[in-house]
Amino acid sequence: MAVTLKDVAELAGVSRSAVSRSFTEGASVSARTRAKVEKAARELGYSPNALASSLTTGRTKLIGLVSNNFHNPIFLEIFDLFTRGLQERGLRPLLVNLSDETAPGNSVRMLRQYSVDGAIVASSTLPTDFAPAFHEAGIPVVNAFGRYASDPRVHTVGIDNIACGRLAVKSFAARGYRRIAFMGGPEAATSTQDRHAGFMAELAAHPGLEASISFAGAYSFEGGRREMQRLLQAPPAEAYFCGDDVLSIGALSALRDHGVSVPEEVGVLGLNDMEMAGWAGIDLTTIHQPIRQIVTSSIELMMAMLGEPDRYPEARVFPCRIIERATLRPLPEAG
Amino acid sequence: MAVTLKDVAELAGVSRSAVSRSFTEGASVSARTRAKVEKAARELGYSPNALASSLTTGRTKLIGLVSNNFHNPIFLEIFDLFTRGLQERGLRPLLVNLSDETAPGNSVRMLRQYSVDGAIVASSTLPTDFAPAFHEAGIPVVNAFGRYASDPRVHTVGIDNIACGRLAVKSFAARGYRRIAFMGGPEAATSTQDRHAGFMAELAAHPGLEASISFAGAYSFEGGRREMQRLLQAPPAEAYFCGDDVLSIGALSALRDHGVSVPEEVGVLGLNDMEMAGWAGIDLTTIHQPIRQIVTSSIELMMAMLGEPDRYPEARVFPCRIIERATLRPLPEAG
DNA sequence: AGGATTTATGCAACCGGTTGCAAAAAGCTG
DNA sequence: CAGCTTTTTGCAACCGGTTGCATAAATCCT
Repeated sequence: MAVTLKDVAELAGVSRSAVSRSFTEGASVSARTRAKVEKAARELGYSPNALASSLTTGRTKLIGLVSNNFHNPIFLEIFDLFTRGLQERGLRPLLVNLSDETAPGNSVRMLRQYSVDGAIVASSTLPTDFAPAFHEAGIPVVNAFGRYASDPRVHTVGIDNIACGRLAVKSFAARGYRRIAFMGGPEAATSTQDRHAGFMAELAAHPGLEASISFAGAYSFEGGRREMQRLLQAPPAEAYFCGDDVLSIGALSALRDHGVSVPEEVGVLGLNDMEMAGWAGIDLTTIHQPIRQIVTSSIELMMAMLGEPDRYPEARVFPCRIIERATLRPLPEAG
Repeated sequence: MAVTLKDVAELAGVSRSAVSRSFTEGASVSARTRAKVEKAARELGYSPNALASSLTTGRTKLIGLVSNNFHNPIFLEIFDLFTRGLQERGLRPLLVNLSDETAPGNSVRMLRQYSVDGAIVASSTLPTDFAPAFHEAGIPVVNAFGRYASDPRVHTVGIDNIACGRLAVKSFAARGYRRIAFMGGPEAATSTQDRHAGFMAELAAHPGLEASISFAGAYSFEGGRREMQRLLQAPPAEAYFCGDDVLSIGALSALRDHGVSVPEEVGVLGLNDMEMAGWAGIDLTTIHQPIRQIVTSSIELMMAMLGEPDRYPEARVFPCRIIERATLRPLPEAG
């Protein structure tokens, strides 16, 4: 059925090696034979089998793209950026959904069986057995959107969640909020833990502030809404730093239902700056996570590791800034 | 670096064939040798190279998952379902982002080079050269969320967009709306064309109705919002059937800004029933597209084609129903 | 126990490519 | 044109598996 190297070689009247060489960049072939080969290949509609060649070259150009986050719309933007970025560089994303995988080890085994050149794990928390398993298999890993120094064996690209927590407190203070609150995602998420830690650390530097802490059950609209509804049974804080934009949007919905005016009575600060945060009617003030840069950097890092597998692990962390919109009081005029 | 069949064979003291057979279901191996092999494999941490075996078996278990829709959040739900469904059946999704691919033919060539067993194109419109290219390459294709009979060579699983157009008109009529409107997505999208056709066809059966037609620039929040803003420069219709939920949400946002009450003054009907449509504060009345069933069915169809490549093409179409929420007047009480 | 059958095993060829090596062809120099 | 260097080319082995076939071992039967 499929047309192979041999067919092309026969039609072109050359050896199989000649055909192979005609298709490899920088190989030693005369212009004449290459022309003959190309003509024959075109006639037969030949294109080389990447898998077969991977057998000898040891490169598949397959990259495992692993994630457990198929519910937060920002991940669609992330997948978009990843797939395009990888494609542009001639790499192919093999998508792995970790959501309900009982043992993450299975995913690693699968990626090994398919001889991926590397794996990008797009998740704030790296499953515990990943790092050793990939390391043992000799597969380079980049943990995109991961936690700095979560494991000394993996490269990490992401934001500084601790700094984000601090930034939230600073912004609240600068805008004159006194009774502030942290409303995290699930307590088990390391991103939430770090933001919490940063929040508390900065709080210590602002004696005038008073803070309360809570955690939503999930990084989701419903999670944020429920949690805020619960909080509204008592007098609420003046400003909430929510774990994530969708969480914030859920919280906003509960506030509106409750007749609380935003940002006059209660302020809300999100994190991510997903597309939806900027929609008219939502206008969420939020901490921008530079996903485009994180993705690009993750891919570049992966490319570097392909050339240099034993590269010393590094963490790349990107600063975040606040995007001013309508859910936080404006800063008082300077001067 | 990697441990191979040969290493296991040597350690177990058997031939390479024996090892290979131990790893293939239903092959002829004695319990004793299999035990020896398994022990050796475990000791060495061996797992067979799927790519090498594909060379002889002709099966890679790789499925191209092709889409150009990385902006509509419903596609994240769709990718979630696809990746899980494929994984459960031992298939691996090779993700292809068609968004900015200049020539879709490149994607086909790439999928051929990686010897995918099949391709699932998740898109309402199948790029024109896909069908012939895949067909020539002998790669089975399922066009999920596609148009019925778009090409006699490909299998299609989706909804009946014409019926959806009709359903919209019927619902409007039943709720007593008279001046109704169709607000499609981009005019080039076949899904929009079909819904439009259905809308017009049903309209003919309701002489009392008056309709206006327009098209948004994109299937997006901004697209819907802009288009509705434009429409609001003149007195609007009483009810709009929007091409899609995000479009509807954009339209709703424009209506609210304009002080128009929904559903009292103007009704809005979406299509898809994405998760967000049910969020408190949005409560979009919409036509539910059974994405779970479409995905499952697409995968089942793909599995069937893997066993029977020359299977006669079929189209599977799923009925849609309206999900009653808060953006359309309720139905008048029956009798 | 001996022969007929069934089951297990290894050999060797093959899947579709790549690549080191040696021989052949081409290019250069004087 | 001989002699030397450089470029092309084909052979054959290899990548990591699978599989048809022939033989060896085990099992069955009377």
